[in-house]
Amino acid sequence: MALHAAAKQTETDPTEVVPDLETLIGYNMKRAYVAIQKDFRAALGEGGLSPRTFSALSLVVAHPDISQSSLARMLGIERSGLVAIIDELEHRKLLTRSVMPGDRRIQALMATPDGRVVYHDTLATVQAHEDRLLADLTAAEKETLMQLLKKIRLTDREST
Amino acid sequence: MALHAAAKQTETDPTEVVPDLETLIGYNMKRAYVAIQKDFRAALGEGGLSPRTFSALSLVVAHPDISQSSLARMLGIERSGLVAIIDELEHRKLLTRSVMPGDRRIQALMATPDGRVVYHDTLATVQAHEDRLLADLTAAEKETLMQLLKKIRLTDREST
DNA sequence: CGCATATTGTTAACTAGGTAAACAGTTTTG
DNA sequence: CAAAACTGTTTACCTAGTTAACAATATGCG
Repeated sequence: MALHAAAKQTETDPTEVVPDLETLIGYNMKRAYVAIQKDFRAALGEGGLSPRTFSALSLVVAHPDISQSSLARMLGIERSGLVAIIDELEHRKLLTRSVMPGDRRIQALMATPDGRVVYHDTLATVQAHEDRLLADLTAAEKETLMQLLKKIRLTDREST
Repeated sequence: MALHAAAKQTETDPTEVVPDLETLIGYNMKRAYVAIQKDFRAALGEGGLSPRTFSALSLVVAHPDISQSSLARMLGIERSGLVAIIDELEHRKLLTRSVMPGDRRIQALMATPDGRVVYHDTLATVQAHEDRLLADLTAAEKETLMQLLKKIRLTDREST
């Protein structure tokens, strides 16, 4: 625990010897996350999908006939919170709910052809904006960042 | 309709032919950010400071006699949103508001001795938990991650 | 000086994105 | 069959912000 070293007198000394926020991964992660999310919304404009709605659509495209409960688990949110998201996607005619034959509790989710098109277009748009936002990073740096982020995500033992 | 076969393919195929969420920095950033934030709250327990309250306290410790407006700008939030945060810190007796001589509009913020102690203790606690959460990363990887995150943050041209 | 304009802290109303609890319909299990 | 569990849903609530308005105060300028 050499980390908690110099706690110097900060009363009138503005020279910032104090260990501060900037040394925390969490703080820098939040700043970066906010910047990227802002970019995402700017990329999709006024009537565009929100990040969470896009994530949901993406998973429905990748997993046809998925149930809302499974989808909620994948997204890491409660299934009650997913209802509004699916309502929105259904209203935009990007997916359909249909009763699962064999288990009438389940509403199987399926992306419409429109939904698949919107998904691919949106993904391309977001990727283009991310590339612009991250223009200061080399391809190798982006790859490194991606792998480090995935490593952190894996250490989150709660999210099934 | 003709895509039935293709749809069925992705159903059980984990090889991910479809470009997906995982290729987006933003998605992986969010997952990592959520994991770290959860860890932060767990580290500080039930009655602990929230991330934003800790950030505010940190900046007040580093910048004695700062005004609420300047602090809000540093935090990247509206000054109206800062009022509740400062209220909480004042109630916990971790800082004081005092009228700035020379400009009676300004409430100069100053951390109390208690506030400085709580700040340093909290920082140490959070750092320890981050170290545990990020145990899979080497020191070099953590340093790299930090620098890449700061690079992204810098590209956020709006926050002034 | 006087007056328009700007700034500060604050409140109020609103939004986004969730959680937790309860519920009816529908399996599943003992 | 009865009890337990699961699914989608509604309802009430929470957190962390935003925007708009406001009074008090400060500043620029003719």
